Amino acid sequence: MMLSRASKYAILSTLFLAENASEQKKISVRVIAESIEVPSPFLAKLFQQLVRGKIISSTKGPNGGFYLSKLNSKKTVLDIIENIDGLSKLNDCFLGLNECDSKNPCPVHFIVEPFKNNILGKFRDKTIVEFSKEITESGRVLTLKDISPKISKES
Amino acid sequence: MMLSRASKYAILSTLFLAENASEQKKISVRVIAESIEVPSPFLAKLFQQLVRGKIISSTKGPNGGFYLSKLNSKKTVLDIIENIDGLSKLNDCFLGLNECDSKNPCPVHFIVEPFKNNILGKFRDKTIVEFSKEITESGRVLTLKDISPKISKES
DNA sequence: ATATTAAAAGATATAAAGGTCCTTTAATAT
DNA sequence: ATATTAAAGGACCTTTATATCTTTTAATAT
Repeated sequence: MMLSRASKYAILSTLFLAENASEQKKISVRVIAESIEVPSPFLAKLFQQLVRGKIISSTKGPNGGFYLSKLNSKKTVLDIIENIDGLSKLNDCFLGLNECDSKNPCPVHFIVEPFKNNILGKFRDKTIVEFSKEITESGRVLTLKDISPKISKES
Repeated sequence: MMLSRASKYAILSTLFLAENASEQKKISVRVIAESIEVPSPFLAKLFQQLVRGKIISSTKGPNGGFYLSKLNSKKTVLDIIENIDGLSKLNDCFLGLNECDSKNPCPVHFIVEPFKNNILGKFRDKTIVEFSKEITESGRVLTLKDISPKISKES
């Protein structure tokens, strides 16, 4: 019931592509990595895998880089997660029980289940482009950068 | 927004204590580890830490073992999580953004937030013993054992 | 053709989580 | 008192996730 850092990077970076790149204006890993503040060789690996999974597209050489083809832009966030993490992580019981369903629920099953369906629905039904449009319209900038410096917690 | 395996083990084991142990009938790591199928030296470490955190109690020697004192049984699941993982994990943005709140929400903020409050509420407001009672009454057995053999998925 | 650019590929490094083992300490039953 | 039992403590090992580095391949601009 949780995404790896790799998946999170992949999602944010792909949404960034949707917003900022096109077949005419491909974007390099370096630029993306700097924009959303993600380690660039790591992102390169992730993008490699997303290309193999046909979630995003790339060309090499001068003016090369990554972008979304028309086909790519129909893909969903769930496709990204599936490609990077696989789906099992999302479906595992919140408390780690092997057997956990409505017949045999863990103590928080009926809290977790509706949420899971809700968020999976969103990840499955909205295309990357739709998702991205929503974000642009809200004026939100997606980045892992600290915008306002944060007080660190934790002992 | 997700528990470590360590926390899950700790929660299940503590609930097991609540159900099965008492000051008169302490239970050893070995027995618990076998009952809920958790690696026993690992569990020993976790219990050590929970004792230091005053979430559970222990005595050494013959007939020694772990149990919940009257004070312990007032603790909550959230206390366990806090003791093992710290609280930050629970509060982090689902997509990993540093800045994510109702003023500046990530794309899934308004799905995640109510869920988070809901489950945190449950973890914070119910004592371990209340939690455990609920489970006993439902007839549920908490274990990580495979009850019915499962078909494994994933590529 | 050639130089240049940027991704692909693969090998390697680092850190964190998960897990084990061995020795010491403290109870208690005898 | 002593032997025995079970936790405490600390060192260590393994695996997985995260991250980096280097070399190769494929575009394209000149």
